[in-house]
Amino acid sequence: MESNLQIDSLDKKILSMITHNARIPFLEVARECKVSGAAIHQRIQRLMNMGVIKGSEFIINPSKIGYHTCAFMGIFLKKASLFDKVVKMLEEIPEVVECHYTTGEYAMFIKIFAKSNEHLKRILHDRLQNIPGISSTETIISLDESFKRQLPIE
Amino acid sequence: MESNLQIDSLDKKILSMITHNARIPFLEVARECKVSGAAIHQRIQRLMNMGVIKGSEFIINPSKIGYHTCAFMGIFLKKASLFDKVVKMLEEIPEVVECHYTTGEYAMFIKIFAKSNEHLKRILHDRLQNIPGISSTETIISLDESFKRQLPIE
DNA sequence: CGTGAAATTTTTTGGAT
DNA sequence: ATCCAAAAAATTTCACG
Repeated sequence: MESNLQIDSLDKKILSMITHNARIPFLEVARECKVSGAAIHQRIQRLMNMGVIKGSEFIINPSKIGYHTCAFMGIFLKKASLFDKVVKMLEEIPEVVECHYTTGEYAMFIKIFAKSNEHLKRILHDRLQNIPGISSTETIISLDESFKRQLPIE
Repeated sequence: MESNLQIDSLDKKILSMITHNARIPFLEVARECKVSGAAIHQRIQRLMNMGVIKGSEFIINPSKIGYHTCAFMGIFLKKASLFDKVVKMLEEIPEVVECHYTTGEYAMFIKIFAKSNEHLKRILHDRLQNIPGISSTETIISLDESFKRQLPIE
């Protein structure tokens, strides 16, 4: 998971282009990088095989599809060893979009979308607090996502 | 930002396909949905114009490009009115990938990647704590991202 | 690894229902 | 809004340097 060395500056240029627009034609990337389309094709294949690229996605505006509430939630566990089981339960809640094992304030930390504050309350009360192993939670509601972007390539 | 009504079930099917693979040929989406490629093309164009789709991206494995530390940070502000200025300063730090205006424990909440814990410490000490307006921060380090996924379409 | 070329497939546009 | 069809462009593969 740590190797970084087999990525050269052409790879970085490719990555920085395709991370900002997954639909950009590889031929356009090729022209910009002054190599053939086949070279780009081949390198992207290699980056996928190496696990550098995990996939691609269209980015949706959550509120446009009815998700008006975004929250982060810190979770306290009864026992740290319950982590794996709790992850499995959280995975069954589709509104939970991100789940981390953390150190600091909380044992776990999740990001969650809900249709409304009322819906969030229901998810919290009906689903999260019924998961055995969770002792308590703290909710941080996002009133506004100021920005969200890709991590810098190099 | 709130309208949801002009999205029908075909749009949802399209969205759920392209959010999981941004490079899927629209013709393949068309075949799966049993409509013409032109219809998919046109609907995706419409979804972009409506702002439902904000863009697309390749997903990178952070550790494969040298980012071994992921953290969340809660920020306390000296005055809530300083929010806009602080956002501008945070935007200048490329390692900060997400920034929220929050209610709950903190006034602001960010997600941040760093090459190492040492690098995170440097960002925190040299950059974040020099931003006027920030009174203090609390760091939550992610030891493991258990999962990360798209929000459910419908 | 890179290239160029060939075959296949997709994207994109315009006119018709 | 959808379709069909045609033109343009991109993807994919492969033999070769």
